[in-house]
Amino acid sequence: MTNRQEDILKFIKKFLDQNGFPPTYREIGRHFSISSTFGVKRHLDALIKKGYINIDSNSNRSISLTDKSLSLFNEIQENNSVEIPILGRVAAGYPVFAEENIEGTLYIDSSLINKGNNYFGLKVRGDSMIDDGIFEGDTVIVKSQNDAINNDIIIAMVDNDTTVKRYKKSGSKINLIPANKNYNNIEVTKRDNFSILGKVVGVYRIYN
Amino acid sequence: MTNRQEDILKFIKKFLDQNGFPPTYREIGRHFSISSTFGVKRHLDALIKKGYINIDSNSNRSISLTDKSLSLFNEIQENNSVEIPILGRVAAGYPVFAEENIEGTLYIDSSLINKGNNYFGLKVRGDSMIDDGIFEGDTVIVKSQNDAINNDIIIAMVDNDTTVKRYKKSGSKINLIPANKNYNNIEVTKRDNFSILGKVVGVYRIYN
DNA sequence: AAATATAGTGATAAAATGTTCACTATGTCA
DNA sequence: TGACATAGTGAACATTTTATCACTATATTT
Repeated sequence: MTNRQEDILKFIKKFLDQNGFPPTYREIGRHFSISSTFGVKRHLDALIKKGYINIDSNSNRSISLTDKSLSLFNEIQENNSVEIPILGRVAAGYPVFAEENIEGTLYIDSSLINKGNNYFGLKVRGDSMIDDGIFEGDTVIVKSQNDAINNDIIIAMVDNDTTVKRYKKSGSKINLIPANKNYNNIEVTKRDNFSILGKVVGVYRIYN
Repeated sequence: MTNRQEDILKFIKKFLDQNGFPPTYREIGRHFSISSTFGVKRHLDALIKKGYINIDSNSNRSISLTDKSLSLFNEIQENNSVEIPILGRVAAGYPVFAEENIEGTLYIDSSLINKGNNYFGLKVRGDSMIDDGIFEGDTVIVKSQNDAINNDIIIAMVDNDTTVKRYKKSGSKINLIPANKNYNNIEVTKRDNFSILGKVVGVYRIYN
């Protein structure tokens, strides 16, 4: 994305926040002193091509921001807190942030997040991580990512169910290690129904 | 607001959620089988008059929802996060919220707090509560209060130092009970240098 | 030096959208 | 019953908006 394109994307975001509907080509052009709608159009075409916006063709005033573009802005609020979705049951093969998965929202301190990444909250089921101080009912704050390094606490999707474990890879063997002596390691080397949803970056517990 | 008007308002809301931009008169009409845009227009005029929507005149596709209308859908999110101070070393005999004690601030979800009470965060030192999942370095979120009931996790001030423990009173004996077998109960019955600063209502942990 | 991507003008065409008209119909309220 | 608000049709029209053209200009890359 070029600087110009980024500026235009930011303007669209701001316009949307302020008005509740997207700007027209002319409104964009006016703001940037681009007299021809064609000049604007080409920027928008570039933004579409790069996946930052969608435009409903044979319609007008129909620019919408994609997830990619929203994560770019990450919705940081002036007050240093950030809204993240709390996910419920996540099904395999489904986009994690699909609306059906979202059970609520949580405001967390923005010190917890790095701009440009997606975060979500997940309620912990089971007691397999109690020795690491992650209890049933706690909400873990997860940075969305598909890989991990040794010793990360991750959210893994195994057999169409999510689980919190510590990640350990040696050679081609991947182990998911619980923090509770009553549980066994899960070895996932030969399974293909395994994926990483994210890395736990925080824990949030509310008493009664 | 008539039923018809309410239906139309709901449709606009849904359309906005799904598309990121508002519908045109014709799109509304199509959905409700109103063939004339004038029929639609009069509903919208009524909704404007009653304060549920705004329409930017000499523009198009510019319906936006007002606060009144958003609150109807229960989507008002004024500020669902609250700023609380993080306290450092708290000295006995000093007001807890004295500026000297404040080390920083933390934004937490407002679901955690009851209006009308004071809350603060406190960084945990030591591992006396690990069996309850409160680890060194965690930040406990504390509701400021001077009393407690059995089994509450409290912040107690003993001998001019703060400590996190579980509260247990039987008869006139007050015990501060750690959640770690390597530590002993603290009995405070006959001490006068003991006070309760608050009750732990939440825990917040950030990994590295 | 030539090719390519980005950025823009000015004009015109085409499509989408909003505005207004006269007219009909139905239920509610006083 | 008469007044009034709500709800709708169908058409004509004006405005807003997007689409596309040929053409210019400036960097960057090959």
